[in-house]
Amino acid sequence: MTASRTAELNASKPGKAREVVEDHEEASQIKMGELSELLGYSLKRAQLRIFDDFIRCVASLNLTPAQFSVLLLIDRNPGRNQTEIANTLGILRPNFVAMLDSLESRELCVRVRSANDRRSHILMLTDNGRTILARAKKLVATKHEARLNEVLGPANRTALLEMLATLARDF
Amino acid sequence: MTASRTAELNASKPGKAREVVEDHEEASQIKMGELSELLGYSLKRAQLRIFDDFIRCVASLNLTPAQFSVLLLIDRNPGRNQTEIANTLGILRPNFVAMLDSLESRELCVRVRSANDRRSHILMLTDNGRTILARAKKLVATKHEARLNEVLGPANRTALLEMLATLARDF
DNA sequence: CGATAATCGTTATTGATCATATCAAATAGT
DNA sequence: ACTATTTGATATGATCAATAACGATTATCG
Repeated sequence: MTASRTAELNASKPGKAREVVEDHEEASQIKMGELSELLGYSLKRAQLRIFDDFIRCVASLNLTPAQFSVLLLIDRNPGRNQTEIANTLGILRPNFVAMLDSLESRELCVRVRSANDRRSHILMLTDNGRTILARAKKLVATKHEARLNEVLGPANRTALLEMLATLARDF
Repeated sequence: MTASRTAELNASKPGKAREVVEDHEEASQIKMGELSELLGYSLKRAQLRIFDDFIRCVASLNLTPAQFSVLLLIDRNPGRNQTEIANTLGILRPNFVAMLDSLESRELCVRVRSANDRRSHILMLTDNGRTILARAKKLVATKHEARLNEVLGPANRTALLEMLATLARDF
């Protein structure tokens, strides 16, 4: 972005154009070598971009991807407790506590002591939580995933999803 | 894994089988809902798996994916300084310092004051660094990427790489 | 039954990763 | 010469991930 902003400034000085060596990628012309072939590298870079875009798309609701996934899972699985939700998301129980504290303080969900097992906390969305989740889903669908379909095309997006699922399953 | 161990134990009690509801995934039969359709979610899960496998494959050399990519880039781009290498990897300069300290203390690379610009440090691999990098590349190729070809198939692996590059580029 | 083990949510703590502000030294721009 | 900027570095904070341990509760089983 520093590069593109510099380019704009130079473009506004018609006097001596092209003295800046066709800029674009500034520090680059650095060879990536076999890094371009490393799947893990591309995977991480892509993931960071996607997450950034996700956050941008639901910025008005102040939801991180992790928070969104928690709300989704609670909504789809009423009656589950903390460990069950945390486990299926790969979140460790200790780290899940602060996360729920945050969501609960925003009145998006509540912990209810189970009658069967008074150790566990049943999780459920509040009305407000359901509203926010619905809005988030809409934003994700119309902005985030729509953008993905633009860039990849629907067929590729599906194929990509399938391959990633394969990786997460068979690895 | 807790689930499968439990299953074995139950199988060894022929008396009253099937009282444990066909176990398998214990906490599960939890519905993922539209989470399975969220590209970012699958992307992150896959990335974590791939990184774990990478670390496992080069465990004998004690190299993280990030360290490997740094060594690769230094090797492929002799004469570059810290900011140049850090920038192309998306690493912030302050965070790159400790990383290089570590690699330098292991005698894998060296910082050399540039003659042209005495502010900057030219980075280069040591002989030892080149040896380790060569070994790492071999391990990655024969173990890590080979495994990927097994799971995905060569065609899919290439297609996946291309899509990820597209995402990182056009997003 | 009662003793022991296991589970649930929680706290505390540590390490790794990531980001920002700031600095001295060196260089560039004017 | 005077000011900007750049480079590597330090300090610091935020976020995330991982482990150990605890009180309360429930399960196991002798």
